[in-house]
Amino acid sequence: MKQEAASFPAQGAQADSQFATRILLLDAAERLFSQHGIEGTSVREIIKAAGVNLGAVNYHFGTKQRLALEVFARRLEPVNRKRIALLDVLEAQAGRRKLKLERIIDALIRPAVETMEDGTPACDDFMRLTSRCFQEPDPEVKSFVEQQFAEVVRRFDSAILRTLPWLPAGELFWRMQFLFGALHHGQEILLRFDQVPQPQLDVSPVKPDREGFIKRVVSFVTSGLAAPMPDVR
Amino acid sequence: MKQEAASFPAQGAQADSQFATRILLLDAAERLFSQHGIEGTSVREIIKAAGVNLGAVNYHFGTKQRLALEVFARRLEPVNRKRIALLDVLEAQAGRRKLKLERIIDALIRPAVETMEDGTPACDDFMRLTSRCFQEPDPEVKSFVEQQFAEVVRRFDSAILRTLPWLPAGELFWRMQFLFGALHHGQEILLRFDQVPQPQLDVSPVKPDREGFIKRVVSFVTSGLAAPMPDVR
DNA sequence: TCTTGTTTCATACGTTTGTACGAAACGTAC
DNA sequence: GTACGTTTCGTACAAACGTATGAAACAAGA
Repeated sequence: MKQEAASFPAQGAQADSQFATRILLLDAAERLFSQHGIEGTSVREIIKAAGVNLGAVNYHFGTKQRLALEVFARRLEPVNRKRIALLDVLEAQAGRRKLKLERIIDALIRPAVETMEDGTPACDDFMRLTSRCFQEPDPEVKSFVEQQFAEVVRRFDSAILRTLPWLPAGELFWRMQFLFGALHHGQEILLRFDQVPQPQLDVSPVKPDREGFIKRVVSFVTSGLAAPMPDVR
Repeated sequence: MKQEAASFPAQGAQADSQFATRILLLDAAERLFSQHGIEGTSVREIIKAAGVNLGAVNYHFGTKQRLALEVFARRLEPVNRKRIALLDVLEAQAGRRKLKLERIIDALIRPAVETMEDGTPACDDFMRLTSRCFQEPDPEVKSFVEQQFAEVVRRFDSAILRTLPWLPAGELFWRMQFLFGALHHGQEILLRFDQVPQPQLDVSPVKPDREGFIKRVVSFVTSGLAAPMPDVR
């Protein structure tokens, strides 16, 4: 029988490997989805990579789509929670003083780039997944992702607006979109750095470590966010 | 029998509708690919949308993958040609004078956003396609796209470096990546603007027209590119 | 030990997939 | 008008697809 609430642990499961195959499936699906997209990955490839039986997907997730949804949820939620937590800390530290824009952006960028501390080793897969999450064609996945980001954007928007009081809120919307685009594409390139054809220049670009990458993104988008208003219309 | 050189017109075809089904297929595939990705679109959906026979794909393109490749090539090449052409004009006008960074970026952004003047009406599909082109999981498509962009990046890199002589070339590489990320994600959001959940703010964001969008992107990424060097290492 | 609930496994089903192939239809040149 | 190269069409096929199902394996409680 299928279990009704997939997110609740079962009592009858063995103690040490609770939900082992569930997690094996999520890990394998994450890797494959991040490389070939959802449609480009078959259930059979996933179960083969996970080393479990074909029926396991149907049993644990019902359908492939729900598996995909849980794959995204598992990564997005912690990242976005951490973003808000970092902003909370920042605002608490600042008290009444004005926050530096750069610090706010760092709190937004860092959780997406840094390896999460839950001990899972496949950190590249997370990053690729989060950087791909906006582009997923599946409408259900897309709306889930956008919903996930809604709260983060709301919190950071108001924090940023306080540091840029001259910027209309409607303008910040677009600048935030540019921010996420820059971040996610940058992550994608960072991960595929060795395969991406480098431009023939006098100096070849360096592959920064995580901290260097964060600094570069933060620097770029901080300047972009604080850009003077263009004379639109 | 299949024709050997697919890019050459056949003599026996009727005069007015030369390659009619070829173009119908490219148009339909473009729209569907841009919405659901390559893997997410079946050959049968394409031929149904194009109103042609199933065999047509095999006859005109051989395989689905080659069709996809031609779909991308048809749009990317003109956009990138136009980028370089605009830069040529700009540099010719400037003569010995120094170019303004903003103008260079405009030449890079504008062709991707503006409707091409070849009379085709499906301008949204182009834009969505060009904004998705970097994310396509198919490795053959991916390498094609990256190769396509290589020359553009090379030309614009050196033009930009002349306006920002203090910026190391290796740093510009990353800023260019952020630029493309911001542009493409911004385009994606612009196209889906009405479906994207807007943040609850005092002021709701406006949907700019093409020119307004270009100005906003250019403003953002120009500031980002010219950002002061962060103290990395 | 027997029961119960959970998880795994093997297998099967009905679709849909990409591609292939031969016959028909077409326009053009001789 | 007949022959020819090009394009269309209908259909076929094997493979892969997502999903369903029922029996086996398992752990734990009574």
